[in-house]
Amino acid sequence: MARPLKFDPQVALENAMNVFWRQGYEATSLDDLTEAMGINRPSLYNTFGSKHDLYLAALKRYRELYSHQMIAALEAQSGLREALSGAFTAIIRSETGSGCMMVNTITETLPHDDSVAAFIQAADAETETAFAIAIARAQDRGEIDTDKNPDLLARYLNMVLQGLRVRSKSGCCSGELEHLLPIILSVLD
Amino acid sequence: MARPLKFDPQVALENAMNVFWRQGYEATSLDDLTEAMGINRPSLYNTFGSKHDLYLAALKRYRELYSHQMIAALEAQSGLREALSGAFTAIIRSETGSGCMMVNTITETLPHDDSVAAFIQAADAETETAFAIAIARAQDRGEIDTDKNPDLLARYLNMVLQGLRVRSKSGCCSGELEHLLPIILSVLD
DNA sequence: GCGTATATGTACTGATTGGTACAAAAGGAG
DNA sequence: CTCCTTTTGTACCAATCAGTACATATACGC
Repeated sequence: MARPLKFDPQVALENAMNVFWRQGYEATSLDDLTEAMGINRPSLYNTFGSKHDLYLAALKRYRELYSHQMIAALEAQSGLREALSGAFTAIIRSETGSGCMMVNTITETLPHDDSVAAFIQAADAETETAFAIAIARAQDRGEIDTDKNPDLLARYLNMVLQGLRVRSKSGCCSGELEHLLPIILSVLD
Repeated sequence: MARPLKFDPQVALENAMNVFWRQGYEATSLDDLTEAMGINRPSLYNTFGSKHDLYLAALKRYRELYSHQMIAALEAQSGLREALSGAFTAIIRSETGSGCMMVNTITETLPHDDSVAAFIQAADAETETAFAIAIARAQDRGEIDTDKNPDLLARYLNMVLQGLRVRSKSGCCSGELEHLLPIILSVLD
């Protein structure tokens, strides 16, 4: 019963996500959002609640679309080094110029927004756990020395990932960053 | 001739810097700035030009105060590993919670502000050159294998530094990051 | 002490911000 | 066809934004 939505909320959300990704939270106005989403203001508030709620939803969608790709890549049954090298290369190439929305959020919004901070920290923990599990399994397969601490290496890889993301936004061309991969991964030897 | 300034521009600039550092560019209003600087609006515009000019000046002051510390630490005549370890530890501890203003700027302002982008890229190049020189000298002293490429290692260290800065803002306590230093620096072996 | 050049304080500008009231439109259920 | 629920479009709200006009206060050169 009642009138149905004229637009696809998923599509609208992803359009909003792209604007937030490019411009950040504060620099994005409701006019920017409604124009990109192709809907008007009351529809936005009806479906998404508020600018803040919409941002949080966009951030979650971003993680679904992009971060989970890398976690999936880590679940390959062999060749951790190759999996890491491939996943990192993909991230470097895809984020050159635009950067990473999660990193943008950490610097802009996390310090004064508890719900955003909680989401980011949960996501970081999830990524780090995925790294640690992949490393432990690589140790079982004999790819990596068993005297290395998987949790510590996982924290290292996650930190490096953030560093690559920042550098990919601040001018380093993707080739320059890809040349770093052998050095980055040499800590696994 | 004429009436002198009632305030110290250097002090006022550093107060503005701290607000921008904490809140970012867009989230900082002129009321925030004038209150923190202890001056009123026309004085701000008289001395600093505009909000944008003030931000750029604050960013340059930030680099003078903080980034140059690390470059100076690299000029020690011996013990590159110790110098790096000390400098990285100091950065981790001092930035836990607040983060790094340069990294904040990269994610928020750099993509749509040419003057900011130019400054950041020049600063990054300067830092990387300082790393490369320090590494080359350590090679001369026999501390590091001469078959390693100083420019590549310098780029790696700069990237790691950005990663540490992001992680220090997104929840990792300083102890957890300090434990990464042996791994990070093992690429020099 | 007087004139002059600059800084300060108050009070304002038009534009834009996030958010909403209200009436018209739309479509499914009976 | 009619009712009823929900969406849509327009037009608005108070609050805040960056920036400034103008009159007053202040100190130096003479």
